[in-house]
Amino acid sequence: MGTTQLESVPEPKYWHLKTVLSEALDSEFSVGEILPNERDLAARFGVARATLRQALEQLELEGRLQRRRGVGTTVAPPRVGVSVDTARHAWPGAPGDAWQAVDCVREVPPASVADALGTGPDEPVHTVRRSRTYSGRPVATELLYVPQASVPDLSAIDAPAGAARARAVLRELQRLDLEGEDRAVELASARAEDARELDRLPGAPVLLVTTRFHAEGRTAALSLATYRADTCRLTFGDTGRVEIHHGPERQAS
Amino acid sequence: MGTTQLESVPEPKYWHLKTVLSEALDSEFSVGEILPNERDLAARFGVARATLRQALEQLELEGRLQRRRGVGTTVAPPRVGVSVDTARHAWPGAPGDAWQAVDCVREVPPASVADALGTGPDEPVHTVRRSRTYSGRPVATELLYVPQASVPDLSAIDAPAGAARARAVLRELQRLDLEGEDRAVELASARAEDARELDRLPGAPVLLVTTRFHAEGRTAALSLATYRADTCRLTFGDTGRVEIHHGPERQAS
DNA sequence: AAGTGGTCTAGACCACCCC
DNA sequence: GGGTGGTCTAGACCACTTG
Repeated sequence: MGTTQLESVPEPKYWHLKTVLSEALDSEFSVGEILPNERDLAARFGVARATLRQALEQLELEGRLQRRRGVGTTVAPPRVGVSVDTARHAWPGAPGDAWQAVDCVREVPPASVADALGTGPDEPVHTVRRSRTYSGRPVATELLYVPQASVPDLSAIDAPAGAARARAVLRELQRLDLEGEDRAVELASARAEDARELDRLPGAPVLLVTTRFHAEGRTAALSLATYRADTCRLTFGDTGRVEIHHGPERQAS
Repeated sequence: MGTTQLESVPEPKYWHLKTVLSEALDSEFSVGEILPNERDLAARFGVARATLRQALEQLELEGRLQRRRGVGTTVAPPRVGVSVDTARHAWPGAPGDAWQAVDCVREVPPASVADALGTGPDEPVHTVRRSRTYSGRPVATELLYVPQASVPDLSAIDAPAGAARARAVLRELQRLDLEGEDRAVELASARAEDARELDRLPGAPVLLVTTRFHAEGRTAALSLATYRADTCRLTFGDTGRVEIHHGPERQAS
């Protein structure tokens, strides 16, 4: 078999298509520009619409495109760098944090949250909903679970489960002595509720940031923050202002 | 319009399917167990195979399933918590770090990397490839870019671009005074090369961790680490050993 | 009403793994 | 060779936005 292997590893059409489109986006389109619709694009490239969509989905996942039903497909702006540890060693709600309190209810958290908090399986905790925006657009939603034990002085007869109560819970939290926090980041898909808030469809890819706040030797609060994976780059440490991405693969020298 | 709205918001089949499967995984399957094949499952639920696949894809994205061509679909173990800032304020390659050097070449980095490093657009830099495994399975690959200026004493006539040279570069790096580092995490899709290394298909979802190491008032090294998004949970701070995930949505009390 | 992306179908063939 | 998941097709209909 001394023949030169041509097309011995035929890459999938959608993969090649994605590459072609990606290069076209770099050279021939500018941010915000709308692409031809999917049926036209598929015809132009001589593939089925489903195949084209596979390529578009990848590009959307990578934050290159933005698609909206009933509207069209546009070229997305570069990802937003959102700082995840603004005000290191500070409670949620401390002055200068990027979140906005939405509301607060008392409810029984999921079992895994109760485990982390060390509360009983049927014990309700303060559940604060907050949201985070960037130039007017929502980029993240958060559920902050605060056991009653962490805010003992909060009067039970407070505002009826609204933003005012959320702020009251956050205010009370500041009185605790924050000893430390640890975080985890993982890929998830948006729950129906979060998707609505983030202006995405259910199941959209999101980055789930879990933060445990430690005080008085236990987990005093637990935050589950859901960031839009297509538009956000989570930054830790400082600035994170530089754009870096993998380029085309190159030969070694 | 006083009628009660029934089915006014019909959820997509694949979404419902995903929920059903997810509950079945919790109650009727154990880790490592293999599921019926896609054709059987689709028939059992009375949907087309493509629809079933949409549900399976989501569950795989969430780390609940593992699918391998030619083999089958199995129930995935819980995600692995991988510490991203082991040995805080330490150079890559410092004792105890989790990475294993693979090789090292000198090549011109992508333009965005050159920008971050402040090197010329055609200036080759040391490009160290490393990999990270967890119980024998690859979980991440890394490209570490080190400008010649950061390792001035490295003799140019070193080992011919192999693991030995990689270790030599890392060793030289330790002599610099590390002033700080900053990180960013974002969703990306695996390049062909990384996908092979991670035992995934090209385009698989990955978490891209970009770390800039500062020394002598500039960026002395730049790391692009690619983690399997399906199997990894990135932890920052300390342990991160607790399992936390969103449960089913509940009513407020 | 017209046009967009989102969902779904019923088929076909391919690449890969294992027996 | 037989079974698996991965790719691809050519259609259809639906949900949503906009003029």
